[in-house]
Amino acid sequence: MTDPATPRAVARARVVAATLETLERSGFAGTTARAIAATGGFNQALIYYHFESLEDLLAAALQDFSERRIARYRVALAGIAALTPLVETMTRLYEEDARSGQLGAAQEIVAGSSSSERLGRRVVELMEPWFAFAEEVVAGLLRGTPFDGLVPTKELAYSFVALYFGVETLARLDGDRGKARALFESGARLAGLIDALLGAGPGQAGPDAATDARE
Amino acid sequence: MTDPATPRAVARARVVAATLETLERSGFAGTTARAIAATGGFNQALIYYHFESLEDLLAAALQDFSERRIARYRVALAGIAALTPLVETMTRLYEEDARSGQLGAAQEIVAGSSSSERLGRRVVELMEPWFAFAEEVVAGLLRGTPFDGLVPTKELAYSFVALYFGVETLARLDGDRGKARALFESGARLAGLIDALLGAGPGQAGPDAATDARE
Amino acid sequence: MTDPATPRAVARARVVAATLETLERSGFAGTTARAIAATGGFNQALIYYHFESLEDLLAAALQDFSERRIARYRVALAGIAALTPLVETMTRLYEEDARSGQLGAAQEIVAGSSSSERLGRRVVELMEPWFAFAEEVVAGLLRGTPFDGLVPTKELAYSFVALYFGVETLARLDGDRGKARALFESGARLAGLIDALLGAGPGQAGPDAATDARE
Amino acid sequence: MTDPATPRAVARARVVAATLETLERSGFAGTTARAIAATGGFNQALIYYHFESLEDLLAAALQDFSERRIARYRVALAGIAALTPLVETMTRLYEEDARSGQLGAAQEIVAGSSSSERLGRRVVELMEPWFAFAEEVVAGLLRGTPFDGLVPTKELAYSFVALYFGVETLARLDGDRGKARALFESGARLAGLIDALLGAGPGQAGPDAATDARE
DNA sequence: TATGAATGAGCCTTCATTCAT
DNA sequence: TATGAATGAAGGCTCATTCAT
Repeated sequence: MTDPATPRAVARARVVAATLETLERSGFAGTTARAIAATGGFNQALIYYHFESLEDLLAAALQDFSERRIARYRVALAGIAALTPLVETMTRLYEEDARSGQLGAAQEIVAGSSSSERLGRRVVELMEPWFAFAEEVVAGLLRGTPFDGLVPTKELAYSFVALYFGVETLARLDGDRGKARALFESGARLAGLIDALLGAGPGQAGPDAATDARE
Repeated sequence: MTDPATPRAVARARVVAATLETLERSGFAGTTARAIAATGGFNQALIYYHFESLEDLLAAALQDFSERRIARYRVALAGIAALTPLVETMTRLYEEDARSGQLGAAQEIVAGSSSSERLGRRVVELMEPWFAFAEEVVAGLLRGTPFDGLVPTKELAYSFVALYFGVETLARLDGDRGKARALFESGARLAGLIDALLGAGPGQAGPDAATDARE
Repeated sequence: MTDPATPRAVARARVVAATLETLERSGFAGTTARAIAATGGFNQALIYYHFESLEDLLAAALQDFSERRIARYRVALAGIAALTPLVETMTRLYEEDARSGQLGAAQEIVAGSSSSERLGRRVVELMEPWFAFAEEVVAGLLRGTPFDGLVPTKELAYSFVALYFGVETLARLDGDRGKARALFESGARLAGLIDALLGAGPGQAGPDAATDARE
Repeated sequence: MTDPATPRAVARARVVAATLETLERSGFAGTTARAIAATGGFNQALIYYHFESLEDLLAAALQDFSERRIARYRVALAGIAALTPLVETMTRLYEEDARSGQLGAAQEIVAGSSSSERLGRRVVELMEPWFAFAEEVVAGLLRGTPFDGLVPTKELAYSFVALYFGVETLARLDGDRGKARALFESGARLAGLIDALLGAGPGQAGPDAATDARE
């Protein structure tokens, strides 16, 4: 959020990147100061030059991921008004996240954060924006349909986030995204069905022309 | 699995129980040999007398939980043919699990299992029966409805398990089951709606007279 | 204080001995867990098996030294009623302490204890008995002399302890006990003078037949 | 020693002052490069710009204190020929030193100097002038009294320095100068007694009009 | 069946110090 | 003159595990 060009910010970013990579490769428990330093090719002590503690760094890494991705999600899903393009776009976003390995990293932090009360609280805070965002999306989708008012927006949003997290956890566990992908495909079919049922010509198919630069 | 009355089995069970309790209270990272021994009031070395390693014990604990609970779920959900009673019963089962703290323990193992490939694989195996069971339930529910064949049973089942896991993780994280409960309530309302839509008089309300003893 | 024959006590004593030796050889700052373990030929972790923390061990070591030596001092000085034998005996005791190196160890702990508030407080407590003992000795010496009541017992006792400590510190610093010994010799001369002045035939020369076993 | 007005000297002095302050506040072990820099509001690296090493800086700090104070002591005690005014003046000097916190700082260096042979040697050198000065004072006091020649000047001087150091250590340890002050008071009473005994009208009360600026 | 004692490996963190600017 | 960035070494402590009893 501060000027990302300052040498300090660059160095911090290097540490954060090494952290995310290590999380993805070695899991929460394997993300030790030594491991991060080895991944990033710098000295352990550098971590403590830029961050107060490992916990602090993990929180910063999650925040970094979260802010970057939520911005991307927001742009990609902007203006989508029907299920079909929503699922399509979500599929693409998921693939991006999965391939980059950073969703896995984030999942590890969330799953491991129960190891420390402080980190746990921080993670809860960092997930808040995702719930809010999911709620916006769900609300936008329901607006104008017969379901509006019938379906509990908040809970639906909560479910989607929980599901997204759960799916990623299971996918990482058996080291195979096949089931997750099958889920998205089924979602797409179901979306088609429902969109057809609603007779709703899908709102403009959604932009997403602008792909996020590097990453 | 072996005769549970043998002194050896009793002792093992004591260790497993201490493990689950420690997991719930202190999380995966806090479940060290020392901590388990302290919880159970026995010596650390006892763990290694009964189990090959900590990992082994954790797997055994998950298996213990899993077998006990899946049996209970199977009985409780037997013969349920409509959404409404299904959600009702699931709500009750979830409350049981949540209150006993053992769902939390199981969640910790699953979430933490990425720390070791071996444990991870074991956990994947132990989750298999849950996927299968969820599939049975979903299939039973769809049978005879217009959706039969339309809805992808396997993926739906997978989703439910993932969701269940995700919800528990988030609930543990912010130390509050409020949102999880709201979810079940919304589920109940939605179930009513769908059941009504299907004109299906709810299949027999489901038994569940036989409650499992203690726990 | 507990039965010193129990294996636990024996092991603890081994750690304490290694600590005193390390203190004497390497000073407070050099008395790290690793260094103690190296001195004693055991594993670092053993320290933490027997003591809560390094600080704890240091306090225990000082206590060990203190209790042992104060008992010895008490026996050796019992019944001494004149300055000359007092100084003589103190000279012998000092030599014992100095040669064993344990006075140096104790001095290091006291001098270093300001590094931690907790340890500092503990050290203050452990020095209390020495002040009390010194007071007894001084009071015993003054009893019946014209100085009784004139000389402030407490302050004199405090001075002697402070002086003893100060002398040891300086002696260790320049790695030479010459000046300390000269001091004791001068003290002996002075004592002779004063005893003569007081016309007091020296109280029985003081026992000290009973030497404490090993050490 | 060099012209104290040169910018370089000013900067050095700043570092030295921060060091003394840190020593007093945080003790020897707490006087790290980081801590000194924080106290002084400058960068850690600055220390190494002005001094070869931390040890060097500590030695310089002790030397700074020592030179400043010994000059002050010399002036204040000049011409004092009786015990009473000596003790009075010493009391005042002690209070100055204690209040400024710098005696505490010096004590910390001396006590901690055993951590390094090099520093230890340097400290021994820096204490030499104090022994010499104490000897002068003692000699001056004995001159012309019946004790002259009887009392071992050197050892008495050594004792006083050791006592001064020991008292300060103990005072810092229990965070209370009460006992130290009581000691000075008792010293004053004793001095009165002895001076009376010697029938010596106290040599001119001693000057000490010129107080050293702030400090 | 169970335990007290012990250990090798590793963790997080801090320290004194350097170096390019 | 001064500093921000970085590092090798080391420190206290904990962990999973073993072994003799």
